[in-house]
Amino acid sequence: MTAHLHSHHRSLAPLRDFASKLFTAHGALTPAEEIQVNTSLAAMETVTAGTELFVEGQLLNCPLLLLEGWAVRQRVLSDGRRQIVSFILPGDVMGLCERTDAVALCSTVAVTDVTFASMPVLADALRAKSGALYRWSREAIATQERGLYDQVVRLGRQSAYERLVHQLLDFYYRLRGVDLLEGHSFALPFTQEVLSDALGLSTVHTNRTLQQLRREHLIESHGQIIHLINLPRLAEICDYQPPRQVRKPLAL
Amino acid sequence: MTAHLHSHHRSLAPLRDFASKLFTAHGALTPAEEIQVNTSLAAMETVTAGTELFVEGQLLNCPLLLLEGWAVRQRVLSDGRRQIVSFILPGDVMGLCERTDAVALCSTVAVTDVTFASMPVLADALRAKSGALYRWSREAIATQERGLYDQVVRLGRQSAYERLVHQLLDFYYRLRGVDLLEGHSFALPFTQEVLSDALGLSTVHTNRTLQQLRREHLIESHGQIIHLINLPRLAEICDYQPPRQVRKPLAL
DNA sequence: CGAGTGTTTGATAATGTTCAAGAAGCGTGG
DNA sequence: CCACGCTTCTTGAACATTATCAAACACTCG
Repeated sequence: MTAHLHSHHRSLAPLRDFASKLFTAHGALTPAEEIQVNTSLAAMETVTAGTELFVEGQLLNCPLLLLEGWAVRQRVLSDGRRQIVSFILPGDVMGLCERTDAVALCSTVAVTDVTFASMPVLADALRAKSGALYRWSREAIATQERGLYDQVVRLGRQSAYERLVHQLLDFYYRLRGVDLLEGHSFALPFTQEVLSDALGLSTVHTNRTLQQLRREHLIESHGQIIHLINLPRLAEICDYQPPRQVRKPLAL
Repeated sequence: MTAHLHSHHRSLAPLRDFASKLFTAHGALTPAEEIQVNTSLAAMETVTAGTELFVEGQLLNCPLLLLEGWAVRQRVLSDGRRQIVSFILPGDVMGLCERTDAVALCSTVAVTDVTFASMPVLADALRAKSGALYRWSREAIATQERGLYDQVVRLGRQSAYERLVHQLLDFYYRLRGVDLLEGHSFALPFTQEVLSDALGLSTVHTNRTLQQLRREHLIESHGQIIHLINLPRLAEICDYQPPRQVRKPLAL
């Protein structure tokens, strides 16, 4: 779990565009913000899968914007069992908290190679209490918190089958929100063990439940690509509430 | 689930003392704060078990301080299954959030008759970013968030036995923190169904797991009173980390 | 091709649920 | 004080779900 830093990036320009589009849905940035965002993006970094981005207990002094790849927030029990608390997808921010001097409540680990940018301007915006970046940060945090509640309900009161479907729909709508779907498909860029540790299941059972969904023609999968075939039926199965749409750019 | 309001209170003075002691652990209040707290406490209300204090989706515009009784934060699935997300104990605050215009992410329901006071000064303090009340509010929110992560780990990766023990220890240390223990004992003032809905178990299994703990002489119970007999052993069973002590009054 | 990792399969066991019924506790009204 | 009705707790038996173990298979990469 050591950090491998690469100073080169695969594809700078697309990721810059990706990041810019994220924020502008909440309105225009100020020129100063624009500069800070661009400076931050210019310093983006890529690390390999397994890198620990935040250690549980560490001070959260600088938020990171995930640009590419997936990460998880997790806790590990003393006997080695792992529970993944939430997934971090491209466009999500890590280590952003309203409280100053807040401390990470679980560790954050890259499950693929990930590219991210350190974005102090998001922490500033959160404290400024106004502007597009503020609204974006606010919503990002609220969404993460809502995700935690969803996770509690999944784990506490849903069957393996329901949990899996709910988690897949969560991925689907989050990726759609940042325009990373390909049709109704997306990649799960990690092993079934990761998924199992998020759903509180054994890998064997996760595997069998996935097979059941395939047999029932509710999903298709080719390698890591998942295709959700019958969204209304899937949502019904697990009592999933699709998130309301992100508001279009507001006039300032 | 209708709200029954009583304008009379059982025991005003002890509850005022209880509330005052809560805050002073974080330093002296300003005279203005003191007045606001006292005004709020003078207007405390009591409602019966079953009253919904916050509805999921409602605007969180005024925090409530729970003075007596227990409440839960819960979500209900469309088929009626309920998951309790967290417990609210005396001394906890409800509906306090750093974000302005935040919305309740689950509903809050009294599981006993509860007495609470509406405390706008806590929301003010949180925005003021300094002072004893600010530090108290900050910590209250951080503690609640930590509790959510604990809940995810319990539900996702612990057995029924471990979950139950972990939850009991959580109650123990939280009640100890507000000086509501009687020796090593405390009351669980609700049915086993409530406990089951928090732990993600059937009531039958919760019942049997409690019996097992009694047989193993790890707990004793008389009615709703629970006595934890072997704290170190209990903590070991469920990998429980006792919270660090609340800091003693700070010099300003 | 061979090693390593991840996925799939089968058999078996453990864990937890459901259903149904009886016992115990508790408040209410006679 | 007792009888009644209600809720909660407890018990047993059958069942369902999920975990564990072990092995086979598949895929990727050097």
